[in-house]
Amino acid sequence: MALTLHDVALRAGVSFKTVSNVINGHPHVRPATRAKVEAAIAELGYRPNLTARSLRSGHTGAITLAVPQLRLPYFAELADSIISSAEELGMVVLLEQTGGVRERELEMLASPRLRMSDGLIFSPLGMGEQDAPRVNAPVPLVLLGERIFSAGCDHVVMQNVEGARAATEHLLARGRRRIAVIGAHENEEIGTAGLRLRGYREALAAHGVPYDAGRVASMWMWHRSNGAAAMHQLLDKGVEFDAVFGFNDTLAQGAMRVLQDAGLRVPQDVAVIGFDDLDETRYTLPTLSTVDPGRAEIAQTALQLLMDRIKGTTVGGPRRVESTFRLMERESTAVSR
Amino acid sequence: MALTLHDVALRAGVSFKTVSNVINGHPHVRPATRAKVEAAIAELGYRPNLTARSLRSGHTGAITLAVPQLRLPYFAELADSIISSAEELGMVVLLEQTGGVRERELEMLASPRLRMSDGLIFSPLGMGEQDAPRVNAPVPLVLLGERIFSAGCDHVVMQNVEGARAATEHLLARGRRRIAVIGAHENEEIGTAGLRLRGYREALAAHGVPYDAGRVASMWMWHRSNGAAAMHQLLDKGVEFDAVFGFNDTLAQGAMRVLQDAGLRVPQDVAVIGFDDLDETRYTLPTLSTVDPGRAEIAQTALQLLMDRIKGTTVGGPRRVESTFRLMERESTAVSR
DNA sequence: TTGAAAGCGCTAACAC
DNA sequence: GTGTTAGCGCTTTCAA
Repeated sequence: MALTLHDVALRAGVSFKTVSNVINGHPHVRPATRAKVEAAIAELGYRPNLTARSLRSGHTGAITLAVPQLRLPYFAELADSIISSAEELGMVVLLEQTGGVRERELEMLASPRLRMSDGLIFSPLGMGEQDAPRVNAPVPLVLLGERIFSAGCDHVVMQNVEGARAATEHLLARGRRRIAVIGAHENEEIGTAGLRLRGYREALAAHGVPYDAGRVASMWMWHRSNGAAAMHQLLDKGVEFDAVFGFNDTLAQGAMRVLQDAGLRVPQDVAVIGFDDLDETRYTLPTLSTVDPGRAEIAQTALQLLMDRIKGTTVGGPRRVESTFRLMERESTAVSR
Repeated sequence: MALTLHDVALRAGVSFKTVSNVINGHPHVRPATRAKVEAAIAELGYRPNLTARSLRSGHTGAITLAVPQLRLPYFAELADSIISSAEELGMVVLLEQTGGVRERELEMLASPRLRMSDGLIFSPLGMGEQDAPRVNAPVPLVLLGERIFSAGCDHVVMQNVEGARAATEHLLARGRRRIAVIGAHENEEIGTAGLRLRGYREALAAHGVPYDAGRVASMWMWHRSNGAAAMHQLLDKGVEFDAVFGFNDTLAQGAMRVLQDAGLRVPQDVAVIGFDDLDETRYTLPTLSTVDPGRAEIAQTALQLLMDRIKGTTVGGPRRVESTFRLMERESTAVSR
């Protein structure tokens, strides 16, 4: 059985409350007493029972992070950032994977497990605006992305429309007029895919280029394999294009490889751009142009918002913070035509 | 304030213990009573307080997973697998990043936070054999990899020596004799790097090819940038080679890109092989030959061993399980010379 | 089949 | 400064 405060108190010859005071850095403890207690703690190798502390104090020192899947590199890099930032604040992170499946997301929001943490950072993918009433976690919540606008909680969003517009304009500026899109979600308006499509269309419209739905490949998941599959579809259908905008970098990478297999040169024949600025975009052949959505900023901001809510620092109504994006020009769009 | 068993009991007109019985699926509850209680739970939206349950029952329903960094794709894919497997067992995962730094690893092992979970799956990188006495977590522990052989706990290891030997032999079979290595750890014998180097040397020896330390580039971290840096070093030093063995896929990817920048063709001039079988190896240009270390198997096995310990199923002394590897031949080694 | 009582290890009030 | 007391919400034991 693990040691308790009582064991330490016995050893140090004080009451167990004094031990508690020492551990919690209570100011009014005589140095000699403190030393005695600390010695006893060290000798015994005592470690406080955080579960008991949580029950009593009402907070756990943990937060939950819920993402679709860690094997999507974007979420791995995001989780890395959030865990690092949390660690600096002395918080530990419970990681849940929802698979991007709506039912699992809803289940997670309602789960008693959430109360093993003090708050939740949640990146939904399957849920949508219609689920706003059910966004009702038993702990403070920060939402990542715009899938559920009207939930009454803090949001951290990236500039999806603006970033996608910039990416598209970058291609237009390279003389590309027939820009295929990979990763759309049909009938989606305010999810990541919907917003990026809107940015794409806005850019086209601004430059007087007609929108052609035939160049838009839908793909619910955004793995490399989905990018490859979408590109195969476009090629098989004989769709003509001189550029590809992958709604994320892994889609773009999958697509790029299929293009190359088909004998098309990137960027000479087809320019390719992605979204996310993953580390690997710096090492593909050619390196992949992309949009840096400000991932580190998103991680830090989300955590900050959440900690404010947890601490109850008065912050008023739901807040919405937007990260800044940056276009990363690399080899995959380096040639004009 | 959140609802408690008492609130539900009041509502249902029974004692709070009966509510507890219902929640825990206790067999001897009259159906009518059960229905009454369940109705009350639903109406009130009651959720049990897991912290209190943990304190009383002595287990948390969580495990800790400690890895160097999630932005190393190997660990992201590993964590993905472990979290998915854990979820199937009804366990949730606390994710810690150690950065691969020895002090942080030791600190984590001694941390009271570990007791917020029932057990630990730990992938050390900074610690070594000399730290075996300090591998003494307050919860059951399963070690991933061979850095600390003599710790008295369960191990799950991959076949590093055998896999590296197979990779090297694959290159030798392609007529390559001057095989550079990237990612060695100097003076390491039983870490991942040390074992893979041993496999490499064994393969050379078996084929009568002399070992040349000048072809071995050391690199502590295994990011893509490290692979690129190592390759630059080799090229700058004028080292001659007709193949490169990256000790993981990200190193290989970084190296491959630098080779291509230097005007060397992969695989015609230089064959490249990695280790880990990351998803991205299927999409690089050329696709990257690699060794599949059996990641899914490792994840499941580690979890199984840990759950055995947690449940106290009598299992005897420390167990050691080895996953099976598989050579994945792709384009980056497709040409003989 | 249900209820009462005890206590998991800790922190927060308050007394000494 | 230090000790005593009372619970946090739950499960476990044992009695009814």
